[in-house]
Amino acid sequence: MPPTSSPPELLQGTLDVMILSVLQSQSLHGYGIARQIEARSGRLLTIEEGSLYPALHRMTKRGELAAEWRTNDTGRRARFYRLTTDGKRRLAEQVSLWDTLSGAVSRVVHGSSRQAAPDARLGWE
Amino acid sequence: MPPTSSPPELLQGTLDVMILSVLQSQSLHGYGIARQIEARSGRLLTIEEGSLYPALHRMTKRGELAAEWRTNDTGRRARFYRLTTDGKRRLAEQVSLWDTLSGAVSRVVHGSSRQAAPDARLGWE
DNA sequence: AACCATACCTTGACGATCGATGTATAGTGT
DNA sequence: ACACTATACATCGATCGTCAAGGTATGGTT
Repeated sequence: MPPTSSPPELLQGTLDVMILSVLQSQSLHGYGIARQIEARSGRLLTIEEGSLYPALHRMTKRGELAAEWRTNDTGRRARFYRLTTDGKRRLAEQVSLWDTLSGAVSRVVHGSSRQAAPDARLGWE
Repeated sequence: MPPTSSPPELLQGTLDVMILSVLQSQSLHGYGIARQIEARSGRLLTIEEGSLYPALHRMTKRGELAAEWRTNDTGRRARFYRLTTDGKRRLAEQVSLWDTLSGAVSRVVHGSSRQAAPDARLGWE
C-alpha cells in the first residue's frame, strides 16, 4: 500500500537523481527502487509507476543503468538495475547540482534580498 | 546581459513559487522579476523569457497575480505585477511545500538510508 | 550610426510526468 | 477453495511546463 496521496508536481526532474542515488549502494528492481525512495523520504514522496518505468528505460538507453533479469529467493522474476560507470559519474554530477540549485531556489523563496544595488528602474512600491 | 548559460531542467515546477516570492515585498514587471530572481540566486538561475511570460499569464489567469500597465521614471511603459489575496495564500503554501519536499529529496539523494527493516525480498548485493 | 540594455510577446517542439489500465504471480487470511 | 493484498512488470494518452528562437520597439551610450 503506497503512502497517502500524490505529491504535487513541484519536483519535476528530480526522479533521475533519486533513482541514481538509491542504486549507489545496492542493485534493486523497479518496485524496490520506488519503495526505497519512499522510505528514505519519510513517506513524503510517492513514485508513480507511469513515471518510474519510463525513467528506468530511458536511463538504461542512455547507458547510466544496466538491467538484468533475475529471480529472487521467493521465486519471483524481476528486472534488477545497477549503476554503470557512466551512471556513477552522472550520480556525482547530479547530486552536486541538486545541492547547488536547490540552495539557490531556497535563497530566492526566502528572500535573501541582498537588494544588491537598489535600482529605481526595476520596480517601485 | 544575462548571466552565463542555461541551467539544467532539474528544477521544473519551481518557477511559480519563485515569482510569487519576489513579488511579496514589491511590485515588479516581468523583466524586473527575472533580474530579481537571478540576483537572489547569486546568478545561478537564469529565467528564460519563454518560460517567464507564459508563467505570468497563467498565474494572472488563475487569479494569483494582478497586472497593471504603468510608466516608470525613465518613461518606459511596462506591465507591473502584484500579488492578489489568493496569490499571498498560494505563496505561503508553496514555500512551505518547497521546504518540505526539497528536504525530502535531499534526504533521498544523500542516503538517509534508515534501512528501516532490511527486507531480503527487495534487493541484494 | 551602431550597439546594448530594457521590455514586451509568440511560436513550435520537446520531454517528463501523471492517471489509468492491463497482465500475472506469491503470500495470507478465512 | 476462495478472496484479497502485495509484488512486479509494462503501456497508453493527455497534459503541462520549459526551451530555443524569433519578432517588435524604445532609451541610453559610444
